[in-house]
Amino acid sequence: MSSAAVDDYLKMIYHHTEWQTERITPSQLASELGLAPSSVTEMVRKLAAQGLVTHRPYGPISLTAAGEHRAAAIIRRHRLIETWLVREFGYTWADVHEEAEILEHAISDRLLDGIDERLGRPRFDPHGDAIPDADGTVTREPFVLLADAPLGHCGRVLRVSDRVPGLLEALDEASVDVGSVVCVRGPAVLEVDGQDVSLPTTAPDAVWLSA
Amino acid sequence: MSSAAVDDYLKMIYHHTEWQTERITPSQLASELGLAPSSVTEMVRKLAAQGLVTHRPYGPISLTAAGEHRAAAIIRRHRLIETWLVREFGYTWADVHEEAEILEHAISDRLLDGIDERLGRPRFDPHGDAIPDADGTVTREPFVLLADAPLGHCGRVLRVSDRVPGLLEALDEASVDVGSVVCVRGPAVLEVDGQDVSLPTTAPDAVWLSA
DNA sequence: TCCTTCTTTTCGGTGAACCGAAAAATTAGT
DNA sequence: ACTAATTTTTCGGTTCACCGAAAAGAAGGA
Repeated sequence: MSSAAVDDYLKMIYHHTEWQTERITPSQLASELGLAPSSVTEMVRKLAAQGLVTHRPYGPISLTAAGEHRAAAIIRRHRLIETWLVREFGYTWADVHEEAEILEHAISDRLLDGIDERLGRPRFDPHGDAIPDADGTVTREPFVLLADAPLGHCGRVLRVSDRVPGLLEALDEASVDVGSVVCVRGPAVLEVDGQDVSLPTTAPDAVWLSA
Repeated sequence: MSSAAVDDYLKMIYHHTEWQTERITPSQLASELGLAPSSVTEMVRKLAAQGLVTHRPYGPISLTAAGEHRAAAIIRRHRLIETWLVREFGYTWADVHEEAEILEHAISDRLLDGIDERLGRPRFDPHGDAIPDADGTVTREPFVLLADAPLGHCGRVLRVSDRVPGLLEALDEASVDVGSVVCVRGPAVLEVDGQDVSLPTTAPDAVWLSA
C-alpha cells in the first residue's frame, strides 16, 4: 500500500508544516526531496488520489487527516531510530540522519516497539523534536518562532533548525541550548543568564521558543 | 551498484551450495525466490554480465569468486541480524527470518559493525550456521552429510536443515541438538548418549555431522 | 532413433518512480 | 493591464524488476 517514496513525500510535507503554518509548494517539495518538479507533480496526483493529500492544480499541497496520521507514523520511526542510534551506537547527530532515512522504511512495527521500549519510550529526540505516539498523536507544546515573538517575551528554546549552517555552533558558543530559558531583547538579540547575546541575522527564522 | 534483488539472488545461490555440492538450476532458483522462471533468466544474464555468476544457456548457475564474496557479505548481514534479533529482542527463530530479510538490505556497514561488536563478534548464528567474517572469509569446519557418513562414524551435529518439516521437532524429542555428539548406527539411526534413536526417512539428507 | 515431456529462453508487456523539454498557468514588474 | 519571469503541468521517454505466453532446447522412454 505504502512505499518508501510515498513515505518520503508525506514526511517532507509534514516536516514543512510542523513549525511553520505555510503550506508547501511543489517546487519546495521537489528541491527538498532532490527530485525534478515533474516527478513531484506526478506523485502528488497519486497521493491526492489516495486521499493522503489535497492539492488543486498550481496550488500548494497539504496533508489530509489520513496523510497526517501516516506522516506522523513515519516521523515517529525516524526519530525513534535516530534516538536509538545516538544513544546505543554512539552516532553523532550529523551521522544519524542518513542511516535513519533508510531504516525507517525497513524496520517492522514489532522491532520499532522493541526499540521504543528499550529507550524507555522517549517523547523527544536528541534534537528536542517531539516523537509522535504509536497511535499517531503528537504531543505539541504552544510555541512561537523567534521572529514572531514580541519584545520582552521569555520562553524555553524548543527547537533550533538544523538547516541554517553554523547556527547550532553559534548558539552553542553562547551556551544557548535546547531547553534554555531566554528572553527576547531585540530582533536578533536574546538575554541568556542575564547577558545579552547577538545572533546571526538568519537566526530569528530558525529558533522556536515556548509561547 | 548492488540492489536488494541482486542480493537476494546471490544469497540464494550461495545458500544452495553451502551444504551441497550440486549447482543450482534456474527453475530451482525461481521456485526458491518465488519468481517466474523468465525473471530468473533475465536477472542471471545481468549477474553474469557483472561477473558475479557463471552460466551458459540451459546450464546450471554458479557463483564466481566475486559473486561468492558478495554473497558471503550478505549472508553475514543476514545471520548477524538474526542473531541480534534473537538475543536482544527476544525474537523466536521462526519470527526472525522475515525481519532479517528486509534489514539485511537496509543496515549500513557501520551499524552492522556496531551490532557485531555488541554481540561479541559471534562466529555462529543460533542455528549453528557460520557467520562469515567482515572480509568475506568463511570459517568452515569439514563436514559430512548424514546420508554420506560411513557406518560407525561419530561427530558433532553441525546443522539441521529447517526445510524438512517436523525434523527439528523429532530431533528435539530425541534430545539431539546442534552440537550433540552422535554416532551413525544405520541409514537413519543414530546413537545418542548410548541410546539408539531412529529418525524419519527424510533425515539423512537434512543432517550434517562434523567429519 | 523419434517423439513426448520438461526446462529454459525469448518476446512483448506492466507498474513504479524517476527524468528533461516544451507547453500552460500563475505571479510580478512597470 | 500587459508583458516578462517564474512555477507547474503535460508529455514522451528511461530503468528496474517483474510477469505470462509462446518458441526453442535438452532429456527420457519406447
